[in-house]
Amino acid sequence: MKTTYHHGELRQALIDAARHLIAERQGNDFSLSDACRRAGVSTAAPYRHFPDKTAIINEVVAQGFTDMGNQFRAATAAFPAGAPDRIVAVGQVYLAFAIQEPALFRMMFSQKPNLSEDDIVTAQGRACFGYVLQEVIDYCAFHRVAGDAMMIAVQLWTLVHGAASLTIDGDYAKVAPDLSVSTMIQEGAQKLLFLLPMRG
Amino acid sequence: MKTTYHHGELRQALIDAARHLIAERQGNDFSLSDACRRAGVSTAAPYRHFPDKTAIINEVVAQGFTDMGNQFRAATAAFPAGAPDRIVAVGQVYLAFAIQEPALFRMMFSQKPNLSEDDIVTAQGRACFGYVLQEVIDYCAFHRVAGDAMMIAVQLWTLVHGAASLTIDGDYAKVAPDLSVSTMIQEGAQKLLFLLPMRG
DNA sequence: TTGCCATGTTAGAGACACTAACATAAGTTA
DNA sequence: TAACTTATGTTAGTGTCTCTAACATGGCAA
Repeated sequence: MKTTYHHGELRQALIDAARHLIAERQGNDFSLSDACRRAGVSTAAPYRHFPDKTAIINEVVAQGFTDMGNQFRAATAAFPAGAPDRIVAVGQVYLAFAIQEPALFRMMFSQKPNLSEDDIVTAQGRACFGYVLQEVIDYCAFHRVAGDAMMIAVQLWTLVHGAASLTIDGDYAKVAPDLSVSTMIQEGAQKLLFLLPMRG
Repeated sequence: MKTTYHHGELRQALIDAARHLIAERQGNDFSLSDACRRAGVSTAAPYRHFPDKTAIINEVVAQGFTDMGNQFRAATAAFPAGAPDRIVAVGQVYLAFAIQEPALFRMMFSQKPNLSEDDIVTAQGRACFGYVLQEVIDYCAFHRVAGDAMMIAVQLWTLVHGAASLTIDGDYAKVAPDLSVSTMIQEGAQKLLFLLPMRG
């Protein structure tokens, strides 16, 4: 129904187009004009719905965090509270998300200064980490693991985030092309969770 | 000597200006026009020395890897081969480098597709990781640590890289503002190196 | 029906990367 | 020294981008 003067769903259409273009153009910044072409409107139309391009990116990023959180929930649902499989599942989702939508993943974390001021984005990001933290707290409680759960959660997040970044940016490929990233994470996480004894 | 028609040192002057602007403008892409203004030449002048803007970025990134490698060497020089302090020092340099020049750090690892095809950049990056790997190999040999040195090296790199990224992008600040990043890394690295016994 | 206002449009400003054509300076050779 | 060549600068201009201003359209309410 493009015959009408008014689009009707332009706001969401632009967000969708932006997300599509972000995925398509990888790291290279997408162009708002392209999104307009995709949505079939003029390049001035977005400014009736968003103050500027950054606001659209914020929407896409916030939606990304929502999706990631939902995937966390879906992936952990099968396991009982406190099970180590839940933590593994969260890590796998994190990595898979980065691989599937690398450019979006980068935008979600590698924020420009202006982006970080968006309250919704911040809240969504916090919620995601809160989910990880709760899993680790549960795990530590059930298994009487020594150490600060918060500290362990941050370490796991850091390891998985580093792995996701280095994977999608092709840095492992340059330096250790035969590396199995998921094995590396798995083994590293076990050590961070005190699951491997000191063997040295 | 700006009175002459020919600049004389324009190539290096542009690289320096680019590095300065990358640092100044943080994540936001710097403008080649700005670099020209800084160097006191017209916007067409760079194209006598570089095919395009990406080529200048490549030079800056390669120089960044060289600097990082030199800092590795300087920071480890005080400790004997195989000492754990050497590994700690490398990690500290990595993190400090990211904090000091966050935008450059991002460009060094978070490469655009075209960037990764530059042979010099790839070689410099490989050399940097090679340095880390050698330290871990030495350490494992001296301390008879169980496990694949390559795997441990990758895990340490991943942890420190994740910490550097999450620090400079302000993600820790949003979620765990009181976190001491260096303590977190230190403790995590000990676990990855089998230096902490299983306590659970 | 009439008027309002949300949401489109076209036209254009100002910035950017990059190109084409021209200008100058600095060697190089006769 | 004079003339030719080449390296390295210039100005002018193209096409693209974000965003703004002024105008157009059409749905909705009084």
